[in-house]
Amino acid sequence: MATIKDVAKLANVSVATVSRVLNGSAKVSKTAKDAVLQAREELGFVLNANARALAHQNSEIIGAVVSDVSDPYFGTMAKAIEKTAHNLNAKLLIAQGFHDKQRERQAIENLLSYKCRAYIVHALAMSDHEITHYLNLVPAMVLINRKVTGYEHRCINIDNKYGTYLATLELIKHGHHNIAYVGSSHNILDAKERLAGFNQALKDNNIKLNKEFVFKDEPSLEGGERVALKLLDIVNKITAIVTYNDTQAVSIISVLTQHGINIPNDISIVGFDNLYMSRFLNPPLSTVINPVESMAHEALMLSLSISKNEHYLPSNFEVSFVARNSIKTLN
Amino acid sequence: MATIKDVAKLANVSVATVSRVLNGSAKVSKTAKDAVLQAREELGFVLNANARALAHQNSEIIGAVVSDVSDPYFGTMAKAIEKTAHNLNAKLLIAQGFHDKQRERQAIENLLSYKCRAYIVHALAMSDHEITHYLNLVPAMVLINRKVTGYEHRCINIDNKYGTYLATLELIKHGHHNIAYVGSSHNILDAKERLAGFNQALKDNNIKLNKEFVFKDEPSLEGGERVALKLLDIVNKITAIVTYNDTQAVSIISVLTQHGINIPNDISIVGFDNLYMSRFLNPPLSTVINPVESMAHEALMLSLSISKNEHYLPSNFEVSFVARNSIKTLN
DNA sequence: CTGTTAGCGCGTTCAC
DNA sequence: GTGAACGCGCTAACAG
Repeated sequence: MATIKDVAKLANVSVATVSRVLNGSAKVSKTAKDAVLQAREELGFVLNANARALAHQNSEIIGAVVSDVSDPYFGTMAKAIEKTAHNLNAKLLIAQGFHDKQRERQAIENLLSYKCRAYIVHALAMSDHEITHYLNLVPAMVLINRKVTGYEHRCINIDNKYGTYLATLELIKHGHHNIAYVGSSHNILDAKERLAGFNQALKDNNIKLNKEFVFKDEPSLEGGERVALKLLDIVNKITAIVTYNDTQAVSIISVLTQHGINIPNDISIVGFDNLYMSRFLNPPLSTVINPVESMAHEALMLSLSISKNEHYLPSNFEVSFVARNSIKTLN
Repeated sequence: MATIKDVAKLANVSVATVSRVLNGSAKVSKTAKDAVLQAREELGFVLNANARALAHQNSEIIGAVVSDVSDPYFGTMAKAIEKTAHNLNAKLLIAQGFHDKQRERQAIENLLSYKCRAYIVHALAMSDHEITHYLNLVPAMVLINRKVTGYEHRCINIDNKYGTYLATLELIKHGHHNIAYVGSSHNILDAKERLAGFNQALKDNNIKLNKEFVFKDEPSLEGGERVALKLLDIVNKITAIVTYNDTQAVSIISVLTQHGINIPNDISIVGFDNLYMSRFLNPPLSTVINPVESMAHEALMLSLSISKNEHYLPSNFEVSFVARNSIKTLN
């Protein structure tokens, strides 16, 4: 690989001049400029970002840890982060935590080694204790979908409880009383909050919670599949299902349908997240809109502002409900 | 941020010793080692990857350009690349091309500035001329889903034609003769090959191609949605649809179903890619299995081997057909 | 086993 | 307007 020296030599100028024209950091004579540009072209030269970061003492990398990029939710998040990063001329370094303590730690350490300009971290498996350690170490680190006491201003969250509350309420409004809840088996805040929203909605409407109707499994297609198989046993006792997320809903719909149960005629269902494809499901899924993109954007802006010692106040993330076609009105 | 000097000072050793223990690159006395580890802990120190790369003259970054990480196909690809990278102790730097000439170029240049260890590039909008330029410049660059004459050994592809051939054949075997084809509007090799596979299957079975039955639009949910609306006009003349990819199939199924058309009873449909969720669609989608994961893996291995001047022969990527429930047998 | 030192590629003074 | 030289944080000889 060619270096700045090679360019300088070929252009018959000093490295300083090359640096100046390539960065536009100072006036350079047209002759010199043209020579440099010509040489650069000839060598296919690109400035070494590592060396630049070292000399310049600032990185253009945005580090993000997500659970799994192939998960539509995180894919969308990653895309949103990259979008904002791109506008800031920054690049996206991705690490995956796979909801595993070790992997999450490793992911964070990897990013740290790149001395990123900002850190957006979605890590739910780690202990509060450990994450606090990193939070203290790295001012530019912002958490997404997690709340750590004492660091609330560096945590970006939505109102999960309210989201599921809305979804459950919608079902109740449509006349449903025997509602099953499919939660996440991950022992994380989101899971508790969403379940709480479900319970609250029942309570506010004087519906007794039937513990037999509450399930939990991975918030994945497979998780939904497993739960659906269990759901089959109580399918005659319920008229609706509230799920932890759209992904679970997808496979639950699939399995139930395969077993001759019609959605929404036999069983209504609501999701959470409003994934990109949810409106194209069969039936189109009624769900809670999770503003991932704006969360990702705000998380990055927050992180950046912290580095600059600014006080950035992330906007509020409103969750809302979108009615589509997976709920039947009971008389 | 603490540097290696700070650690050295705190541990009362030289920077060389710190480097040695942190890299395990040479024997160090237990006393020194413990002191270093202790100091590192205290400072929360992490080696600067940029500086390491500079000194070491080799990066641990794998650069990948994909169209859009939020697209399930590319999400899966990214995950697969990261998996292999992780096993090699490397990190994944992602750039998105969004199927745009400019963005693709920019994506590649960005990655180049990081002097990555390997480059996996999915860029279909760029001209052959331009991509060749980069191919010449960067030996470690490998193309995915693209074939450039003279660089075949650096291109990782599947047999697209055969894939769609298989899918179409399956339909024909089930008695379908009036089959629509929904292609990609991108002017790329994949699109041509898949269409060719469709045509070939018809030809081999003495079915005349009805040009009225051939459509093209973006290989996205929206693209499928638009085409589906047009499909409505000829829905009485056809019994089956071959799509460019599963994503299109998803929205086509959705729109047709919303219009009272039953899949597969009224219209059969086959996809391409076998996305993670395709088996959970309603109905479960019969489709062509696209071995993205192994392609991604092999692409990375190939790139790495080229850098080492080795001759790596990527394994063959077999496409195959998976029958699920979106095809009806005609009598 | 350990410390000193010379680069790695680049940005940036500071003289000229 | 330009070049020489130092330093960014780290690794890898080279001495000791």
